[in-house]
Amino acid sequence: MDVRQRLALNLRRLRQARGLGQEKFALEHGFDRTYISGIERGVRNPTILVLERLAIALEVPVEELLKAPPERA
Amino acid sequence: MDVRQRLALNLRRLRQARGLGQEKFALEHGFDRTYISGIERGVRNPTILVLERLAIALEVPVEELLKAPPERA
DNA sequence: GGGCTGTATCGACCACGGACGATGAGTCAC
DNA sequence: GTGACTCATCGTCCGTGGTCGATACAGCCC
Repeated sequence: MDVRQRLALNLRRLRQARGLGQEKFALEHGFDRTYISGIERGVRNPTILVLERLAIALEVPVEELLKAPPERA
Repeated sequence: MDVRQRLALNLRRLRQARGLGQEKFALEHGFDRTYISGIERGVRNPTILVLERLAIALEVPVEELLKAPPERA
């Protein structure tokens, strides 16, 4: 599984765990909704500065976003 | 310290630990020498796919590149 | 039915990521 | 001195990252 897939799953999991939809999450943290959608589909290739902004938004360390996500079907 | 600085220090440390110069490292792993130089100076903002390629080149997990580097003066 | 929320997906735009060449400075050994 | 090696830095170029608007399609509730 490549980095984008891991980021996709982690972002979706952590965002949903905070009870936020893509649009609300994007709006609150200064991203574009279509961009968040693209990341969660694994089709986007964000830079590490975006990665850091995501980590701050989710209040997790940056590494957390890149780890192999917990086994979930 | 922002992500780029942490990446810069980790890349330089790990690359040197492998006894490689910037140019040799770049050449062997399909990067441009000036690009590696830019990353190690913290002025570049690579994408996560590049991050993954760097991790593979250095044979470390991706998270390793983003961690706060060991205290070194 | 019509309204909402959440997501996916498209086209277009501009700024920047990433590759390349050339130059220069520093340290070595000769 | 000249050479070899390592690194920093510049300018240029193309592709894509990142933003925006619009559309579409579910599910749910009125």
